[in-house]
Amino acid sequence: MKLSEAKLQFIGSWGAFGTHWGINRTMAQIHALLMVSPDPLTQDDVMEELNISRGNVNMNMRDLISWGLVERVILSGERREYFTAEKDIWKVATQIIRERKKRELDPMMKLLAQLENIDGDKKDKNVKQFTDTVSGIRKFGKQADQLLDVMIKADENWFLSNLVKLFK
Amino acid sequence: MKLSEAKLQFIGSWGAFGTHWGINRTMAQIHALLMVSPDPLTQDDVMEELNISRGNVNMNMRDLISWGLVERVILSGERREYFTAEKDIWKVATQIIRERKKRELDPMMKLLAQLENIDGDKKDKNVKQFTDTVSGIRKFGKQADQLLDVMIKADENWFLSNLVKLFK
DNA sequence: ATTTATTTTCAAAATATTTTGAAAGTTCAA
DNA sequence: TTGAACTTTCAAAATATTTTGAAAATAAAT
Repeated sequence: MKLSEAKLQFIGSWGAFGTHWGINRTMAQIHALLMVSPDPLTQDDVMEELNISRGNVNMNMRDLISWGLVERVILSGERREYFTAEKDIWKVATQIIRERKKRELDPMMKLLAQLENIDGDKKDKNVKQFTDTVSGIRKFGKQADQLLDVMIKADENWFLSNLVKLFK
Repeated sequence: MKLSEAKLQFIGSWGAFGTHWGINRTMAQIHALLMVSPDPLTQDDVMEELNISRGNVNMNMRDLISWGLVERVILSGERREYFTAEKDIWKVATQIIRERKKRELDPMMKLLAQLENIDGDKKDKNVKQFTDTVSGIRKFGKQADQLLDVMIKADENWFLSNLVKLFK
């Protein structure tokens, strides 16, 4: 397979993959393109490679930056801004975990904490099922939270070698 | 807080949460409602509680069933079908992992395997960056795959107690 | 067999999200 | 300053997704 063809396939399916993860297609495609590009790209490069408008590139690039997955780069002597993506997939993954934890898990846990104490007869099966469900999710969420914290702080080798030891 | 109010909040935020995970809002809301309902519900019950149409309930319920999160229940002597959700959150989580792995991770890994061998000079930095990125993702994906397999097969206590040992 | 209760389907309508592109904003060199 | 190069914004248009509801299908009761 030729590079150009492989690249297209990679970008396309990374984009499709992204939609399953709450990331929009274009954002994931830009990310994919930057990950396989050895050198930083300009907005115009991205526009041309992906056939999308300037505004679209600009907005999604900004999102990628806010996710900590892409950085602006100033090449000396160049007027234009360049963009580059983190290429170490472990760092990419931990960064995504970090952000999603902050944006989704933490707020959900906070809400659940409030929902655990409700008025009413603890013997009423409706009340009981509700509190059981909420506290079950909270307990699970706390464990997940801890595991994710460890992952975020760990470095890849330490983490994986420990897992292998544990699960073999 | 009253049960009815807490229930509404829970359903609402579980729905919002779902959208971040590639699940549509209504599907997540129906799931939430069934998780906090001690007894099975009919489609009409769900229509009424969530104020959504019959078709909508029917389609999303079918999706939930295909995800293995909801089951049809026949109550003896009753004509109508009832629906009930798995309430053990560990089972819910492993079931979701199982399905997402099958629907998303496995196909992605399959594609990446095909993209790893591309024609062209291995010394070309474009070629090199592409293959490095793809193989990095594959390696990471394989590890994730193994971890998820262990989780799916493990029971909660075994898994969590091992993790605690490992990370404390 | 016919009626009645219930479930399923799916085209059209409603809603939500994404994308465009041109205008406004910014930065920097001359 | 001025103006050219470049970036950002955002309302409107395009697309995609979700929801509705009534008709068709199915299943059970009479």
